[in-house]
Amino acid sequence: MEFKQKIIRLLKKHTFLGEDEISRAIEIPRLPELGDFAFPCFVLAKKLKKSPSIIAEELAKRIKPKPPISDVKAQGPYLNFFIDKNKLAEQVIKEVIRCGACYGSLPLKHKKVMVEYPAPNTNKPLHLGHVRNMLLGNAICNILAFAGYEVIPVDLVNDRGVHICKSMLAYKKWGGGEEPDKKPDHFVGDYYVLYNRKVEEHPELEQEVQDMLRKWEAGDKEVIALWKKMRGWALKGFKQTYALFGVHHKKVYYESEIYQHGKEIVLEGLRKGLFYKNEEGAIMVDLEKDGLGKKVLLRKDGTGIYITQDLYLAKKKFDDFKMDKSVYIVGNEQKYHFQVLFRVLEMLGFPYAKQCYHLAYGMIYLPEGRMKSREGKIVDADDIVEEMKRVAEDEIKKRHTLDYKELEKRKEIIGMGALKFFILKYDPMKDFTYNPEESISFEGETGPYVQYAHARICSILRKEKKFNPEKVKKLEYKHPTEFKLIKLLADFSKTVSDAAENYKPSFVARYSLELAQAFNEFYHECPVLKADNNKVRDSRLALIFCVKTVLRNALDLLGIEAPEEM
RNA sequence: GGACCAGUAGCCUAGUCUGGAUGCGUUCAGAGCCAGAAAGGGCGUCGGCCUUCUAAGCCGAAGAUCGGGGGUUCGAAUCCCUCCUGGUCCA
Repeated sequence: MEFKQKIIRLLKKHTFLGEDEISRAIEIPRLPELGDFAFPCFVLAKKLKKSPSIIAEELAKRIKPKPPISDVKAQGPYLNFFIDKNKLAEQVIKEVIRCGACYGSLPLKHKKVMVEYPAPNTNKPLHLGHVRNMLLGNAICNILAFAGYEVIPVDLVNDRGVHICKSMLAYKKWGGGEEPDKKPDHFVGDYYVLYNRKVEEHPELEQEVQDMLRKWEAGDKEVIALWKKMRGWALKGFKQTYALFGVHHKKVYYESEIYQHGKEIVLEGLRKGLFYKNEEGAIMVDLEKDGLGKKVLLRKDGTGIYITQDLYLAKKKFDDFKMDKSVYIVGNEQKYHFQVLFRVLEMLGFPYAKQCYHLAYGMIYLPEGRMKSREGKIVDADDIVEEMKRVAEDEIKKRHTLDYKELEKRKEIIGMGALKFFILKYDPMKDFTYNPEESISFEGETGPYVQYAHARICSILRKEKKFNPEKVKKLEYKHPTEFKLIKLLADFSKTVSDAAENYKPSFVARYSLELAQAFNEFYHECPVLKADNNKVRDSRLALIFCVKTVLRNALDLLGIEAPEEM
């Protein structure tokens, strides 16, 4: 980055453009032979009314290269800068070695960000959609922390409402007081599916559910006891699944504790004249001019709806943690809801309204269509982990004979790596179809591909015990694949910052692929241990040591382990 | 009825916010004129590479009207308009 700054300063002297404008225009040429940085002269062409190639020529004549810039050339409409590659290499390599696990991290921002995820319902186990949510949440927390933010992960448990009563009713009717004979959240989920099957033939069950909900809200002892029992089972199951995925929260909010709140906020808004009562007496907000229509905020009977409690929760969160930003990781089908929520918070004059962000992610479909919890047509979060591990085990057995302990360890690392990477490599916004047969792959753009590059480097470094990264002195690189790697290493913090700003872990996943790809090219073309001479050998050892460090840092951000052997 | 998101090879995906990659003729050079330049990966397919640091790898080949049409521009996958298809949400 220092190099770019130098080029910007040079250009500033010779053009009438500001630093920002220059910085935005500067590109990295498609082909490395063209130069290391390029300034396209089209911007100037319009203003000077001259052909960009002529401007480039003129600038090339006027700008005298100074170290570390070794040459400035006009090539077509581009002014291309060449930098002393070995100087760049040395700077980058030393920086990576010095920073280690922190390489790529950004300075502290002294700002707090809350991230809410994955917000499960206590009537059914977590499924593939939650898996995407958890993985995105984990990765975003890691990336934000690496980008210098203080991160507060929280959860919102949806533990009340009609849907919860459905599994409760089914258990009451047909459960026979049994204790779970399987993972407890799965046990609860089975009754949810059972209810939905039974209600097809017995529509009167719907009325019973409503009655049960009313009793629950009235504090009926029997219903509350049942609720506590089943909620406890669900939460116990979630805890296990969270552990499997490495999800930790600083605080958990429960809907059962907040669902009656928010009324005061709405009434306050009504007093201020922000909202109005419709003919039936419900409190409404008119968001027509925002293109969001009219929304009910409080029912005519004075009871709240989702948005009512969400207004309260938003406020409570800020009161609890005084954070600067609040990110909600929720599927994109709720986009409208959050637009309304944030707009209403803004109308109410809450200063943090503008700092709320809904990270909407796309749905995952099955080959046969949408997942349906009600019918039990889902891919269960725990099952998919087992499936991935099983396939990983097969792949490992194809290549190695390992003892039990080592096999268990590797199938966990590789299977989870494949699953996490598979989901995180997609842009969060995109919907995609999960096809069990086709999706579980260990070749090509996958987690194991990146892990494999890491393991290969470890394998080389294991064979060279004398190498000490602290003692790296003179470095020398000649091969294009070496410079390609160095450039990528230099770009890592830019990737981190882009990923943090846009909430896109996929940027980090893509980056790790590029780095692994570049390493594999290098690996096939440049011998390390059998390099021509000691200087080249040491330089390459230092280089792959750095690649290893950065691969690992990138995988860490995605919550994927970097194995030393595969 | 309204809103949002997506559409890139047989399949999947990056790039889209912030539009650009080395042309031809003439000329000593410049001006002028004519033009508008190469869309990355992966899977799958075909062909090569393990007496050489782990072949979960590498190299090569074939494969793309960037959903259709129009517009803006010297230049559009990218910006604007419109239509089509799929998805989601609101009423």
